Amino acid sequence: MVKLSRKIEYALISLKALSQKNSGDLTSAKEISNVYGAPFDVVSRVLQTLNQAGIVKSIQGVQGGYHLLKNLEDITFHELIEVIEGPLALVKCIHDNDACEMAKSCNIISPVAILNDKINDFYQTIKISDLIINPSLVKFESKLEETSNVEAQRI
Amino acid sequence: MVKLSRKIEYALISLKALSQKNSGDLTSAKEISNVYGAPFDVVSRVLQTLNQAGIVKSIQGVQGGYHLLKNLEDITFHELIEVIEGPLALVKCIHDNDACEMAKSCNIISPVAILNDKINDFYQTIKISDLIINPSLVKFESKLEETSNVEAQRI
DNA sequence: ATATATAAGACTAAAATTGACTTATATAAA
DNA sequence: TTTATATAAGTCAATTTTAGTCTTATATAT
Repeated sequence: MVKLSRKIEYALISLKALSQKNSGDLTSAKEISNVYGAPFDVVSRVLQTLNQAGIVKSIQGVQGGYHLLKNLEDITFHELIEVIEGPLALVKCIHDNDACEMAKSCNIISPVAILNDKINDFYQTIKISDLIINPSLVKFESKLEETSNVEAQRI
Repeated sequence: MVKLSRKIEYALISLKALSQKNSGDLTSAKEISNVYGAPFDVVSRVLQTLNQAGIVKSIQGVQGGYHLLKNLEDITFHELIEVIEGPLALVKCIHDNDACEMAKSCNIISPVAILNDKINDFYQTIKISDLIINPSLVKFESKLEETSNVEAQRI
């Protein structure tokens, strides 16, 4: 139901690694692969995707590598998910009406579509810096208190 | 990253179907399977799971079937997910430290664990009645406005 | 008795994810 | 200008997860 894919994990790990370098310094896919024990090809591909999305910048050739282009505070978790995995879809029929044979008898499409939107909204409130930079954990905690416990308190 | 499994879909469809019956009436797995074009075995298994969890009650034998035991307002989306799929785990290492070889070099465990908790909280604010009963869609919309748009408004 | 229903285990098929292999291109440095 | 090292990207294979099927057992109204 909700599980980080390896790609998202590697993206978070990579972004954190880049964020810990001095500005101007480059980090290669190989370095990340070695330090964190993650498969080179997959890390490399994720970084390429982040480059295409303008989140990091790649420098080719010897001594090349990647550096951050965007501020981690300005990237939402929602944006990262969409960049890596495409539009969030709780059920296939959200972006492709023909994707489900049950469509014409389905009794739950519209509430599920609304839930889909709201999960998107929720993920837009989470910044990558919340997921990566330890000193802001307290801030992250308290922000989420505000946003998600309205009903939970009744239980 | 976020996708309803077929089991969750069939659970929602079944719960909605049960909720539309007069109280006292039973609905068989076969009926749900036929009406919604869902595979009998899978629907049947999901209903068995819901029975074990005390969400529905099964009556065996000829003329048997299922009826709701709990009020849909009293079941959270979080509870349904846990009943059908077990504890929500963004990453395997949340419930099993040995599940990941990268664990000792991982630089993102603790923020991801916090996010995991907060997604749980968020899903606890969603009631199954929100996902099933159409007349309350408006209420569902406005409730979620309160809970998830605090940051989104800035964007 | 019999037909119809749930209960549950074991197995197979399909789909999605993950990772490996390969080739091409860019570029700093010897 | 050659070489080593880096990104870029396509294809394929292995693995894991999900979904669905088959089979047998048990309960019960008629």
